[in-house]
Parts: sequence; C-alpha cells; structure tokens
Amino acid sequence: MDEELHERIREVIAGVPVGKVATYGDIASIAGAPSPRMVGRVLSEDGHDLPWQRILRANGTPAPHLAHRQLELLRAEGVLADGQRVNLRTYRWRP
DNA sequence: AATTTGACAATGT
DNA sequence: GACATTGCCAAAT
Repeated sequence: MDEELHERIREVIAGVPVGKVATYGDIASIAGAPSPRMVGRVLSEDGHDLPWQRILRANGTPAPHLAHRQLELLRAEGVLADGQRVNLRTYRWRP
C-alpha cells in the first residue's frame, strides 16, 4: 500500500552504493513511485537515516538548500563535483 | 473544500 | 543556457 511505496523508496535509496549517485527520477522509476516528487517528499520527511546526499536532480545538480552540504559529503565519499554539478555520466548508479 | 507549496522531470521556445 | 508550461502527488494552510 502507500506505506510500501514509502518503504520501497527508502529501500532503493539505501541500496545506492558508496561512491555512486542516483537521480530522483531514477529512484522513482526503480521504486515504482508515481512521481519523483514522492522521492523528495520521503527524503524531507523521513530521510534522516538515509544517504540522501547520493540523490541528485536530473541534471546532476543537488537541491538548492542542501547543495553545499551535499557536495561536501559526496566529496568525502569519493564523488567529485564540478563546482555545483556532478558528472552523472561517471557517478550515476546503474542497477 | 480549495489553493498553495515542495529535497522534481520532460519538453518546448 | 534561461525561461515558461505541463504533469505529478501528498501535506500544510
């Protein structure tokens, strides 16, 4: 049910390996979410224990309010960002 | 009950 | 690359 969706989204996010990243759209598609907004909503509400820093927007740029922190965390994990943008072609997670 | 808002994406101009 | 439009769904006001 709706809780499962919530859990699936968390599951997929948790499944992203270190050193890789995924986009909201990818998570939504893999988890079966009706819209990528659900992913963002889950993270904002319940993403405190998840690797939210590995989730980027479709163009490789992180969410505006987190950008600075997120890039820092990613850098610590080995994901190098070009200024504000991450090379999805290099770091995008593919199942 | 109706509108707005929000960790978004795809397409067109 | 910037800007506008459309689709999307749940929670807050």
